[in-house]
Amino acid sequence: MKKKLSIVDIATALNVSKTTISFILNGRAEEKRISTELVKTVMKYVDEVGYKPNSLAKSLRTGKSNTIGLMVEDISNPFFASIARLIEDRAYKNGYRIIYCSTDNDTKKTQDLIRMFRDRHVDGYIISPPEGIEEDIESLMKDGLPVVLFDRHLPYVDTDFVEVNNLFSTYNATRHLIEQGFKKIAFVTFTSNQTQMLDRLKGYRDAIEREGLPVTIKEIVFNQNEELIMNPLRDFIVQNKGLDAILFGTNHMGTCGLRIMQELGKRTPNDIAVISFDDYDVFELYTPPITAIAQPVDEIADNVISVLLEKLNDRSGAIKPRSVILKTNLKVRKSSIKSPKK
Amino acid sequence: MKKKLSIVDIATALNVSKTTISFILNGRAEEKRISTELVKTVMKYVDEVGYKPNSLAKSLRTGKSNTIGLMVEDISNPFFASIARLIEDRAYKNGYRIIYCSTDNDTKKTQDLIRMFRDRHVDGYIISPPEGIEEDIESLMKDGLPVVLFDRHLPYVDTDFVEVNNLFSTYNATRHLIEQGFKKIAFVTFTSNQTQMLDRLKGYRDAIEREGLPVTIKEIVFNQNEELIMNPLRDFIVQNKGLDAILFGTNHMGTCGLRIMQELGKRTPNDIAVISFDDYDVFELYTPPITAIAQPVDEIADNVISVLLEKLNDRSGAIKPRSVILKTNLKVRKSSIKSPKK
DNA sequence: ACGCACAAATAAATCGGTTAACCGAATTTC
DNA sequence: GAAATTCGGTTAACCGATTTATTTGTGCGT
Repeated sequence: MKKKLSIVDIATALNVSKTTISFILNGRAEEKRISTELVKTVMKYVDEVGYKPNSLAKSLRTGKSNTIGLMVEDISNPFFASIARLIEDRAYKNGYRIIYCSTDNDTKKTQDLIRMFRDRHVDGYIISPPEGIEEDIESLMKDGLPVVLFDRHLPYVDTDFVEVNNLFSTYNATRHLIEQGFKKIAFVTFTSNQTQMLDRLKGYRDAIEREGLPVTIKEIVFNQNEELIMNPLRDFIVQNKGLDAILFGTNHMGTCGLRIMQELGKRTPNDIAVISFDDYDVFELYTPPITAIAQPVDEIADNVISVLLEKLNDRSGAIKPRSVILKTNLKVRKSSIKSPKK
Repeated sequence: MKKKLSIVDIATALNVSKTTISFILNGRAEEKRISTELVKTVMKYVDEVGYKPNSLAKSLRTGKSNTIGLMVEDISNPFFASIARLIEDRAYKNGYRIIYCSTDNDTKKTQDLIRMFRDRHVDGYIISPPEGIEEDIESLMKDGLPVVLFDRHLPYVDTDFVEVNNLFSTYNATRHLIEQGFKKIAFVTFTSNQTQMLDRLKGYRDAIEREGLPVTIKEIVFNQNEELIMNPLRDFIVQNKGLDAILFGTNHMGTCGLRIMQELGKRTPNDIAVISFDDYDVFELYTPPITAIAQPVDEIADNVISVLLEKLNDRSGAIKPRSVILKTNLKVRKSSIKSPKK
């Protein structure tokens, strides 16, 4: 087990002070008027022996860690997974590493994780925040740490965030269903007070009320155990005889919905039309393909990372928080198109 | 921005040496015979002011970081995402944090990431290794760092790994197709020399040859751009007229396959029967549902983390590397069941 | 020959912890 | 009664970097 070289090893080997080595390695040679000759010698040697500064020591001294903490709701959800992936890529290209974790929308766990991130001196935070985390976020901001929220925001915390126009998205999707001639349209979602979910709910409600149609909402408490989602959902569908169409509030909900429909032998769109928030493979490949409200994951990731980088590069902290609201794309597929025969 | 407290602040506030504080905080009070009284005072104060030791400084001194580096092929792939999620959970419960990243099966990127992990002094490595990474892994091991590979292994590197019985899995799946009466069965996969892919290929080939049926293999070079996967795949399916059934080597390949089938209007199983490696939502919800070789993700994650923890807790490094080979579960669904009418 | 500016490099402090070595008085051990 | 041990801690070195302050040597003008 060869031990790692330290800056002192380099210094003694070259018979130079470690200060000099440090200056050279940090590109401050000119500023510090170190002779070109010496710079060359040092660089050559460092390269030869493959010396890499110990980043822990570096971080300890400088207070920077070149690490970004990424907290998503659930990394195994394809929506979050793909965003995480894109953010990772962009961060990596900019010299930052990612430490990630899933919050499970659990306030306590999230607080715990924030503490751990602080502990690790991460330079910036990217979070899809659960409810009840306001104070913790504010505390981060008060300490001058850059925070970017995404997918949702905290209405009473003035920080940067990136999300989509949820209100219009479900409004628009609901209008689409109405225009297709569906009459009894339900909105099925998870019980949540998160901004994105409230907006999605409101968008649906507004569209329905505008036409004087019956508002039909089913809220299901989130649970890791999928049975506890499927059961109430099944009951709901079975009991609502006149149901025409369902708009699902998230991809997870939509997937469960499809499972139930299949189980009950209900066909879409003839028995019940379906639209789900978030697009992904399942919806595209389903028979018939499922209409979905596609979020621009690339754009979301791009915006999140560029807002964060901007804040990281601005030492003053004087930039005002920005809200980026992106557009979704309603991918109309067969599942929401009324067949003529009815 | 209140500055963080350091151990010195605590020490001076209580008029005690910082060493004492350190001993108490590390549970070595008894061993170091520190009076219960003082311990109480210190603990109370620490709790009151919410002091948290700087883990960077701690790591710098001790060489431990309580962090595990997790490198998966692609975190946006549901198979890897769910394993990552489970590993994260288990690690978290054992006091470890995860730094993760995607290798993209890119040797250079992976080397880079390993370097970064080393830099960060991660305590252990969990890797689904790309090809050509043997030396880097060996170098880690030589330096006494615990490494656990999963999903595949490196035949000439003697380290712990966790994977499934790939050979038998495709053999078994192919047998299933044969028993159903399919005659011209193709195996479609990514070009790769990774052990799991070679085994999957061999399992197929052995089953086919045993029956004297025609071996039909299509290898496609992996590419981020899905068009470059779809195109050769489409050509292959169009050109092989007599094709009865296809066994896809990975979930990604399988998904692309379904897309093509849909595009070409081919129905499964009547036109072409289908089985894919890896199970997930898409296969379960597809019409008709797709037979899949389900990997036991929970078990994989469990084994990976417990093997790693064991190595982390054993200072001697004397434990011999272990190979854990888990069983898959062939979930037989309609897509591979010969309809009687033919 | 004196003082000064500047080039080139270094010593020492620092970040926030851990830990081996030690200290002086009181108490045991043999 | 001398040596060893216990008690309740403290001192100071160290981990591997960065950074501030300081030193040394040289050329130059007068």
